[in-house]
Amino acid sequence: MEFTNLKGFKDILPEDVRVWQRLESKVRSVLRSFGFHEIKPPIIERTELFSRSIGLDTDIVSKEMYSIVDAKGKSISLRPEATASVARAYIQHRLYDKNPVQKLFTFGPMFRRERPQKGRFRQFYQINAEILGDSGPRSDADLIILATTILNEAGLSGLTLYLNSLGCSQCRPRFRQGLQEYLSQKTDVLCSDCQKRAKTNPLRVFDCKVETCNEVVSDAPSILDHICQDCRGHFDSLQAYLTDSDIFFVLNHRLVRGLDYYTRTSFEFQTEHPGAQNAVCGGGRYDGLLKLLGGPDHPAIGFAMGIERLIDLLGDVGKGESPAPELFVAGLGEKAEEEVFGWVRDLRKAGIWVEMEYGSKGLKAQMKKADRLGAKKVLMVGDDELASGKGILRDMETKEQKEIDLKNIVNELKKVLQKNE
RNA sequence: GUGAGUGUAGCUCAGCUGGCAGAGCACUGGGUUGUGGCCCCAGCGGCCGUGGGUUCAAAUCCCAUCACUCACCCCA
Repeated sequence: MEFTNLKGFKDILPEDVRVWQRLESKVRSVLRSFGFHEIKPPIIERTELFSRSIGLDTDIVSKEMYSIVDAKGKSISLRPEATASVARAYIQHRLYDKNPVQKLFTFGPMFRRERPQKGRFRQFYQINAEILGDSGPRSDADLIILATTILNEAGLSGLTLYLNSLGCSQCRPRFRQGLQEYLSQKTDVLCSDCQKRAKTNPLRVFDCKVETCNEVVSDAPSILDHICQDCRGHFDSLQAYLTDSDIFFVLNHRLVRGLDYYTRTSFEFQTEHPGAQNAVCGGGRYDGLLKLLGGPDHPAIGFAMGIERLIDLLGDVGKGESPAPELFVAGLGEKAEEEVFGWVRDLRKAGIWVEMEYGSKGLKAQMKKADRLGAKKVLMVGDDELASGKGILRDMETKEQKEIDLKNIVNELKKVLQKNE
């Protein structure tokens, strides 16, 4: 085959699209009830928007972006995530002037050049929800409740919510330095990746799954013991709201996540499914990002949810019946075929799903086609019927057939089909 | 970027101790001249991923290469 999709890029075929749409409409209705508004930023931005917000040392920026240099020498990139674009739009259009707290969501493809595997693609879809302009723990709680509600409505169960606080610009640097000092004593035990991390981004050593690093980390100081009073109070309140809302969570001081802009609250919904990519939804607070991008010093929090992973976990639960036409009109012979074409056209004007055969085929072949499409009824018309002025209407399920007047046939059919509903 | 596995009909796969390219499903036609599903019969459909090597002979053995899948890293 000469042309196939690129590695890591997938065709979403009609059968899958039905599953997607069902999910999407549920998600949208939950978002509506939480008062979130959709925003659709472009999928390409200046590379620097991403590198500055996500962080130069992150995997995403250092090796996973699809970047090109345009004709004028400017570097632009396909978005690897959505938050930076939403933040940019919030700043650029001064959305905070219209309403000090903006609750926005976006739905669309993201691009990361990684080696694909189960649950991981180079183009993948996310639902992103962001609350911009509020700093209190209630917005944290509300956002997490939103994510929980979406996952529940989608039909997912068995996910675990992991929760952590990464501290703020006051307390995090202090902890970071302490951790760095601790790690520097253990350099010889750490894996080569972590030796680098210990210098550039020590918190990410917590992420490492190499066993020796694990042991080092298990004795390392916990960030939750070192956050400042304000961060502590914020985190405690959040936990209280979640508990009060019957949302179960597990504290995980090793939950760091790969984006630099997170502050304070950090969370992730994980599945226990073996092998598969376990993060279905991840997010956190990013109080410093808007200012970093040249905007006002406003706090914000958001999450990203991976659609493919969600659908994969849903399995058959996400599937439904495929839709079927109300009627198939089978014409036999040149004259009847011409008539049928007009009837079908007029019935569709009335919003009725009708199917027909474009070519000239025998009745058997047309019946087979009607059956395959799942048509509920079939109207058969040939020379005899045209002569007598009576068509034959067959109910495909009961096999019952009756004559139907061809004079004013479109109205006759409308009556029959609408009565059926 | 690293490691492992798999490439045979549109799809799912068998064939792999070298010896004529196979099955089921799907598709087309017939059994039924104008009646679908079930059944029966027939047909269509293959550079056995690609290139090289070994051999009288390669889908089968060897080497290379590409593609896909899974896993690691990291993330949704």
